[in-house]
Amino acid sequence: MHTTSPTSTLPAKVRFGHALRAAREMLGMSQEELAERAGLHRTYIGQVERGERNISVDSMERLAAAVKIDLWIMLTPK
Amino acid sequence: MHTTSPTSTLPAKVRFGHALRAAREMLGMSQEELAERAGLHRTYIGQVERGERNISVDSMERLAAAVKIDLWIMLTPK
DNA sequence: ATGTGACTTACAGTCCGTG
DNA sequence: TCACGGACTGTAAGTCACA
Repeated sequence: MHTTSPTSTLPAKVRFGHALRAAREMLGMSQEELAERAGLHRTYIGQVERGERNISVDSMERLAAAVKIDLWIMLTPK
Repeated sequence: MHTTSPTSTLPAKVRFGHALRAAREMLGMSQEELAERAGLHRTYIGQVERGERNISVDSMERLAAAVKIDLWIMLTPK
């Protein structure tokens, strides 16, 4: 059945959200910790991870830095 | 010695702006034309190309689509 | 054909809480 | 620890007049 791979890429904000959550969990960080590191609000992180927010480049960049992954990598479609 | 390679990457919005302008010019398009294609305002495109605006993911995605380049590629540091 | 400053309105981003 | 909501505040979106 070949699980998934719907080449029809998901919206960038969704891909970013997934990558962010994955990276954060890999680092064993809580949303609150990440929020603090990135200088953003706790609740906002959650919404971004769920792909619910139309985040700005600057914020993406700060979050990417906080999880130590280059932004462009976080947006690369799997 | 390994000179240069100013890994000290410019802000993402600046990289995006440069990539957008390069792509647009490569396609021989005017800002006005691109604006029409992307459904955005002419002056806004200019501001984005100059890295003056903290653009959102959604807008970046639309612009990337208008110049037919994947967003993540446009953000890849040279 | 583009740059720029100024402007209004829509929504990014905060902060309080609850389960 | 996180999802989710409502009410707020700040700033991006989107437009314009003019250089």
